[in-house]
Amino acid sequence: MIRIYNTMTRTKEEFVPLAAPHVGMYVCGVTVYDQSHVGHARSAMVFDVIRRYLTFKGYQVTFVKNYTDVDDRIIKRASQEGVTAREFAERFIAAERADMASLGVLAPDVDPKATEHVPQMIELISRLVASGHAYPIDGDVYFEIRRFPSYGRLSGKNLDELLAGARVEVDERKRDPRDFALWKGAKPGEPAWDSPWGSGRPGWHIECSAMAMQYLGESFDLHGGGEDLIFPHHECEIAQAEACTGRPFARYWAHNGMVNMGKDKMSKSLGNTLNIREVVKRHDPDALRLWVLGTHYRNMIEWSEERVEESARALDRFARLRRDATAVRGGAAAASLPPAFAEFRPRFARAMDDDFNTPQALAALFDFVRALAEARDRGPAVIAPGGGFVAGVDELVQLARVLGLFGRDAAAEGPPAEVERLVVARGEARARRDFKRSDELRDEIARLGWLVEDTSAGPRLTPKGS
RNA sequence: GGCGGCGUAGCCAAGUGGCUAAGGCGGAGGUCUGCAAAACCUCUACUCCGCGGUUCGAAUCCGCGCGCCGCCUCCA
Repeated sequence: MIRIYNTMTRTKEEFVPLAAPHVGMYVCGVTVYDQSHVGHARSAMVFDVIRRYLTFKGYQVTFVKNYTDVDDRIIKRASQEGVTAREFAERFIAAERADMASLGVLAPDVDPKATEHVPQMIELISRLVASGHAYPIDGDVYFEIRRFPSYGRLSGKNLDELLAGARVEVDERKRDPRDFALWKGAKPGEPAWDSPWGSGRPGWHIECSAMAMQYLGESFDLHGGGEDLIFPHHECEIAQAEACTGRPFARYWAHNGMVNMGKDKMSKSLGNTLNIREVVKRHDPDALRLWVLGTHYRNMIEWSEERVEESARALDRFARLRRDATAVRGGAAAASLPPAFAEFRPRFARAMDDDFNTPQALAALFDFVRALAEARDRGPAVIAPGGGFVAGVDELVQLARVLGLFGRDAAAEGPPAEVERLVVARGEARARRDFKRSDELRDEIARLGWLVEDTSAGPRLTPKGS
């Protein structure tokens, strides 16, 4: 049984899908007007892991993550560059896809764009106007929050306090300052679509209600996003959708914590972002992922180059095991998992079942690593092809993959012939105890990117940086 | 001002009423090695921001205080 912390109720609840084994999952993607940063990376990895774990548990997950590709900033920046909003947005959609792939984040089943769902949004808005939840003024359409009594429930806000929030510019035409735009009348030169209220474009929140319902139905299981989206974005999504259908929208709401730069949240508006593209140049994506998963997804995490490097070191212990397993794998039929290694899968699952407690799941994996290394050092019987060691490593890797680790196949390609030649030469030097020559050769091999280590079974070659 | 969250070893971070307070990184010692590297073994919080309280029993619940963060505006 999986328990998920539901932002709506502020408690951990048993996860019961509407129509098991199917699970409909929607996560708010990015507004594509800039490069994706580490904060986006965290959110993406967190929900990637949730999706993978649900799949691991046997659910058939339909995972939808949108692109919001029409928005004030997109329009503004596109016009500054003299390109169309569409061209501008497409560029960053492509960049985002590349970033996600580089992080080992699985592609969504559907990744709809707002601009391709305007008719659905217009349909929604029309129904809201018809039912009296929304009202048009001068080509704009606003949602009237007083007509939706539970507005504020998700974010725990009460409407009176919201009114005091004078940081919002008051638009005199609105019936209530807290009402939000569903549709914005077109200004000259802006992308626009025809609608019953004249030419215009959708407001910020409506696209997610429309696309979620389009692909997952009026009610679906899990809705995710960064905790900074709880208000107003998700609050508004709920209002629009539920006012329209009269049915509950998402059943569970999951929100990831922010990434901070020093004490401040990393955000585009503060200008303290670190782009994924930059980070991936310096760090192994798996190290980044291990760093992210080392903290529970709902807690804040502070960016730290050093901590990512630490994660990379921890990863070496997995990598060594995998290479050792590859080395002894042989053609023998895989042995079944020895009882000594059987405890880790249940431990892993127990941790993940409890609101996706990845730090605890990782602790189980590291204990597994220790148990495997110990067995390996204990002797040939375990390591022999068909012995339990290989089966254990396979099990470990399987579990790690549920966290999205080791997605790339690291079945190391052999070293180049030149390196092989040097290793042989070094072995000869060592045999005649010419250690000076031997060390020179090791340095030479290192310059070619390989690490030689002497073991009882002979020299072991490892590509550097893997 | 309102709402929400956090404060656990040198650093990071689980645990949220009761066996010896996970795990990672770092550090110390040991085994192995020509030297290394890697790996393995042992050790590294009598204590969980402070002060009160509830309880047979609290890091875990309650109150107050201190420090920090997020949301209330675009934001993952």
